[in-house]
Amino acid sequence: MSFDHQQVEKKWQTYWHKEKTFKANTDSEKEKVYALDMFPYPSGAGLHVGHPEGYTATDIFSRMKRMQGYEVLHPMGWDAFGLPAEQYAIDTGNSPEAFTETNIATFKRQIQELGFSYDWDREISTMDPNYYKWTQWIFTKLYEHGLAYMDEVAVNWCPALGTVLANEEVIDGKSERGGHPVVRKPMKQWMLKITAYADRLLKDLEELDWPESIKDMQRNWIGRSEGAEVTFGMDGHDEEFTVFTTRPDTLFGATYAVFSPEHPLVEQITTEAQKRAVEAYQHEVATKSELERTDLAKNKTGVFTGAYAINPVNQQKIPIWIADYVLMSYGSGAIMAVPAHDERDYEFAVKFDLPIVEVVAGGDISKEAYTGEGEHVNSEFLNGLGTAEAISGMIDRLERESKGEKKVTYRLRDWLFARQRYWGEPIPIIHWEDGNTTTVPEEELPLELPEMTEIKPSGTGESPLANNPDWVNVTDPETGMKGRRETSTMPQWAGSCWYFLRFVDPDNTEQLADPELLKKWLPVDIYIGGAEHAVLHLLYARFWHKFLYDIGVVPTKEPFMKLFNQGMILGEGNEKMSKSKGNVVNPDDIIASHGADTLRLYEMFMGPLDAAVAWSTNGLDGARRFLDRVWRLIVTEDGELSGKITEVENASLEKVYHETVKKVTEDFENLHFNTGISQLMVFINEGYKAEQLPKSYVEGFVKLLSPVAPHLAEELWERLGHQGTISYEPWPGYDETKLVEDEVEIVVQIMGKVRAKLQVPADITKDELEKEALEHEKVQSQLEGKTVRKVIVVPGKLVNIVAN
RNA sequence: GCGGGUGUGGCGGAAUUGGCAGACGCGCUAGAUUUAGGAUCUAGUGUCUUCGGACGUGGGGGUUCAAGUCCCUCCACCCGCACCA
Repeated sequence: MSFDHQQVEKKWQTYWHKEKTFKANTDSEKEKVYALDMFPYPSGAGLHVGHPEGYTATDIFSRMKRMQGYEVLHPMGWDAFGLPAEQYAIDTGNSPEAFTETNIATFKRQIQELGFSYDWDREISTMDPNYYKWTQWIFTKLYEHGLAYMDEVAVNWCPALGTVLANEEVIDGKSERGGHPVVRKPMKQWMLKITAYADRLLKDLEELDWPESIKDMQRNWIGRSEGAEVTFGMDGHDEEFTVFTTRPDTLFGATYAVFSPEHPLVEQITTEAQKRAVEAYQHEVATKSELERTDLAKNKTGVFTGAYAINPVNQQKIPIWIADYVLMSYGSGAIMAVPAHDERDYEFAVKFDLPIVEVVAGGDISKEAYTGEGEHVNSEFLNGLGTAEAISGMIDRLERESKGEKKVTYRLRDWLFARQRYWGEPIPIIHWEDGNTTTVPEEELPLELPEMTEIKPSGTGESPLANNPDWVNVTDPETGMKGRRETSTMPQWAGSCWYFLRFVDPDNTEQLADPELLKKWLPVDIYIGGAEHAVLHLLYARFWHKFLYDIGVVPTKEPFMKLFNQGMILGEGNEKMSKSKGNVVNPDDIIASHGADTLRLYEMFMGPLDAAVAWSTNGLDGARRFLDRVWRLIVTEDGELSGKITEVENASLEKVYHETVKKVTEDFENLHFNTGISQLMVFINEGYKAEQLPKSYVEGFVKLLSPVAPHLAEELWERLGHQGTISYEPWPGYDETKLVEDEVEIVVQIMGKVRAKLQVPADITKDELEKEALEHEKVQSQLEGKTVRKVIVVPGKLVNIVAN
């Protein structure tokens, strides 16, 4: 009787579902483990073979932890709001909600068919009003604490589509749909002040067990840089402006200043003669897309404003230019240009024939900018100093004269939180006719998304919600004042910023989650998902979490203690899977042909979890072959237990069994599933060679296999004479003393090359070992005519003889 | 350009503190079994070889009794950021 995966998998999935085998017990006295997957966006395409990779990893971890006696929280939910559903609604006139519901049903069926041990009683969906009530609640708290504000910022505006687009909808400066041009347009938008948390987001990375590469990406994204703010006066104006510089020591070399074209002072200071040129340049820059702006990176452009700034340290008049290489969004939107010691300024100065003054010796400024360290020259009181002393010397001077101060700037910008979209959480804000803005009172939350028969862009740049007067217009019942609801909705990131908190207490109607329960389950012990979320999702979620920590809602500073990014599964030709290439593998097909256990095993065996590995049908067959081999070793053709299985203890498999328990336990703990599985294979290979199989080893093996191939393991466990599930059977232990053998093999090297091997007692002394090695026949013949200079003995491993 | 990473058989990949390179799987070869098999079991499988051995972890150099592992240098590929003052 062979392993019938269709029947066995169905049987145990039904059992788990009926028995609620994986329900997490909140009142448990056991130590907790919280194993979390990045929940999916339920797209219309259904599950991809990439999804089960990370899910299997956390599932193996969760199943092992249950057997090791932990209380495990392992939930799953849906990141349900998203652009494709809205686009679908616009195209077909159907409801995005119904569309998403259907997709969720498909995802859920597919995920359940893979046999993951989720506690389905905790399933959540970000589009459920009972869920987004709390997303909105968090927003109102952010607003109350001054962390949500409105500001005029540049957005991707597509005139042809009459709507604002998210960055991911803009490809090469054109709209993803239709290929229409997209321009940057200033619009009033909701922003979240993530920059207020920049320092903490940076600093607290230290204590996280995350891949160093991800931490680095976050560090770069936050982009902290230390320097100084310097105040410049202006010739003929009372106005002052500030610049940020990391090199205040080079202030004597500042020969001009550059404003961003969007800088608010530009209009005021531009002289009559330069006015037309400046306005033309500003217009040109405004209509450029991000892509065009970066495309022109090689060729600097700019225009002189006609105005002059006063260098605060030597009272020199320097011209003020505008150029798009200075960004309004970083620092103060204005720079002091030191062409001798900054590559960008150098390039600009050469192009526009501006003076270049050396203030740090060591380079050749007639050829290129010198950004290295060196002795200061042409810098009055800084002359002769090195870079570090000159920086602090200049800052001291500026601070004494109130012309500047030490300053830290971040690359991180505030988070553009509004989308002019229908399919998202409504931002719970009312704009009143008297100009006031209030949040929707907490007792009126959730502010539900109205059902709309037709979802189409408003044409004004507002979301489709602006087309719904019943929803948009409100009147204060007490004062009769009229108001208008905010029509923007939240970005998809919002719901995923805190979903892991809701899993802890998914049905709570009074609060986001019970603080006692949060205290029990937080932080997340292991969080696995794709590296594409390395920065945004993880940074946003950390930001919200820290805010919630500050207002006393959550008990931990950080949400995710350990993070791991699974790699990508590529097509057989080593290319990304895509519909157009026709190399997409559908998990449904694999489950039907090979079974869920095979898919799980194969995906874990392909290679290290974080590597990008190509799909291989042969490899998949191999995974199935291994499970068949396991089955046949234990179950006979007639469906009986193999006669090789004996109650009697037997020393022949003892060592390999204990090795297997040790290696599998350690490897699974460290997410090294490929090597753990290879050890399971080694055990089975030995099992085939053995004449007798002690039943206790077989049972231990089935337990070790069960996190990877749970259906097969449950079935074998039952056939071994047990009742109920294997899921909470104690994880096997191993005995270190069984791992050491009485005799060990020693390698004898001559000049580092292996010439002979010896079998010796494990407790042999160094001297004896050396003696035996030198007496060995092969060694003797090799040493003929040579003098032994030195013998290195590594007990238990090798002897190396140096001779010439 | 900056930051991070990777490079090992025909292929995916293993290799504590430097200590037998190539575990395990795929593929391939042979034998057994079978009416037959693209099934199963067993064995073999880095390259070259005069069968002694020699060579071999992207290239070159170094440290060491000993290097895939440490150091220097070069090359290739991947990921992220990209005028961040």
